[in-house]
Amino acid sequence: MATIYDVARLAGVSPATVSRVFNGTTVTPENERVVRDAAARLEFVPNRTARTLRRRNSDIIALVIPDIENPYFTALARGVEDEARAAGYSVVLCNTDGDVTRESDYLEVAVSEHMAGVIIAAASDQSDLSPLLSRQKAVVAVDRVPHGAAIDAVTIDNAVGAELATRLLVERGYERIACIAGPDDVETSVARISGWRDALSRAGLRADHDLLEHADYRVEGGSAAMARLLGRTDPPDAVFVANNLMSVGALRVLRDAGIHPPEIGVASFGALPFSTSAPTGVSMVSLPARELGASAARMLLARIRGDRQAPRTLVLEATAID
Amino acid sequence: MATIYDVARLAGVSPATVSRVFNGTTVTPENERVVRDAAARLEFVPNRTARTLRRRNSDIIALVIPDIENPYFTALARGVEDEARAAGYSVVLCNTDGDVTRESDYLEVAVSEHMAGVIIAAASDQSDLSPLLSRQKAVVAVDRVPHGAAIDAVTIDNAVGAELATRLLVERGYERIACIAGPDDVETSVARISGWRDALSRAGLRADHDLLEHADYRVEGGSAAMARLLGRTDPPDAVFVANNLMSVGALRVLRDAGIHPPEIGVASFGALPFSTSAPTGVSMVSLPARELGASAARMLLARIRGDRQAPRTLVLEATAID
DNA sequence: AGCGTTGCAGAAATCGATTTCAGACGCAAG
DNA sequence: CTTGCGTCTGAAATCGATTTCTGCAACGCT
Repeated sequence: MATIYDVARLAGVSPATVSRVFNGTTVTPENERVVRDAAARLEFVPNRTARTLRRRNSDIIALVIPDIENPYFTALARGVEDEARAAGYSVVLCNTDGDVTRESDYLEVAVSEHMAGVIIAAASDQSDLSPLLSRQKAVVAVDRVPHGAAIDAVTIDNAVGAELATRLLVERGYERIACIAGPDDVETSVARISGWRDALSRAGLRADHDLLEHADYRVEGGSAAMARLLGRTDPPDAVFVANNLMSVGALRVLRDAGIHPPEIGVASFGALPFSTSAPTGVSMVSLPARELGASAARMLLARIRGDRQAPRTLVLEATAID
Repeated sequence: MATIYDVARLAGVSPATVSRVFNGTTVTPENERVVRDAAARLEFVPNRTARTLRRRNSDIIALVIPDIENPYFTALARGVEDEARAAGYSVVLCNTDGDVTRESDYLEVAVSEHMAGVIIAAASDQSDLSPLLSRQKAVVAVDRVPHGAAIDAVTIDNAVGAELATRLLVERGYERIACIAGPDDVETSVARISGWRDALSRAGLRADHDLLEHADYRVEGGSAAMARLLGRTDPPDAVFVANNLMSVGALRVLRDAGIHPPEIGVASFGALPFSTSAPTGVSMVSLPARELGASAARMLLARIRGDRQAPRTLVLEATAID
């Protein structure tokens, strides 16, 4: 692999001049030509490792997400990518699988590779961002903000969205509306539960203790929770499911049990991914995943460019799909 | 950020000794203790950039895929991750969006960051892997092999899988079986078309010219192609759709047209993602995406460890789902 | 006692770029 | 003709780790 020294020798100039050519500093047109010719002839590609070591920062942004198989996060990733690439940064995705250990491994990589910044959808409330913060790395939390972290964030109004979804069920006349929620150590899950509670109490309905099921934001978790609800002596007549994948699981269980949607009410927080058959009777609130990613990327880029404002939080709204 | 020199000074040893402690070379127990104490007190994290520069390789593997929103690729990514992480490597995902320019940007990053290796599902047949090959970087192609590349590969037997899927339709008695294929500059697409042709000719059926539609392996492409087929004066009575996302699109168009599956035969190459309602009459062949990724990772790891065999290709089979 | 191992530690070179600093040169003004 | 300023260049220091090479000390063996 050709280095800047090889190019310099072939071009008959010093390595400094070669560096300057590739960094836009002033160089004689003649020298510029000679250097570019030499570089082309040697198929020279600058060594980013050396550059990063010297400059103490790279032009790579890490996007850390908890579940790469969730279309919500992949849509979010597209949003991040579009903005970041337009600004000349490369984005690499790191999948933590909801595991705090994996997550901190990736954060350490981001720090020790001197990446330009990190956008993170935290694995849990307990996620520890201190390795980033103590080194003043640019960070933006997206979708979820770890407990007590004073950083830029872009989130969804979970309580309002959940209330909206639940209200859709109320309006259709359902009265015993259950909730399949996420893990209880995840901030978003707590907010969605309270949205569900609010909708019920405003409608004068009871949020019975046994109407709440916790699961893991995954398909299988949704299935299991739905099965438990159906197994109750007094099953619900409708269910608010707090994320898209669990809705898929719940609907599968209902299908297998021969119960089809208008018969039981189903509302999903987040649109069903890749749905092909009209899920009649399934209400949905749709989340601006891509916009979430794009906004986060814009905030991060501002920080990278030196923005020193106090941390801001941007809250986007979920919207009902009819 | 503390460096090895800071640690050395605090511990009263030379930087070389500190380095040795973190690299398992022999050091006095006493020195080891002193160094670890100092490192802990300073929250020392080794600078990977410097290490990579010196060692000329890192322990990061790049996985380059064309469409992060396709569940097939995300499942594949999980397979790669599981194997790679077990071997102590970190995996970063790069999404090319099927764009050869983006792809080569990412390949250049992989090279100039001295990553340990690259697993790539090429954006097209024309993808140029020479930046990797000319620098002897470990590479494994997965799902698709760019034209003429003599490298390790893990693929699916596309022709056999397509034939299998089409045969499922033949067995159900359909006779005018159309094909919604992928882009014609993608190797996998060509093979799937020929599988479709084979199945038809073995069944004594005609593969009429106007039964073949090309699309882009995306949901919208599938919709458009299905719409075109329905618009024909002599529409097909069944359709073989050459990838999962296009199947979703095709099924949506059918649903909107009020035509439900057993009425028209539908076979999908690749299981429908997140399907919730029994797609009655939809035949599917399922692809071992995760296994594909895992195998690719194993081959790559072998190369990274110095395996010098001639390039091998591993072909996995698609299986019918009933 | 003398000699060859062996084990460990430190000095210094190295990886490949960027950047500071100082010098060379050209040109205009005095 | 000299001074002064601005532009461009190259030498050398630098980023932070790894690794080679050398030296020293301890130990075993004949």
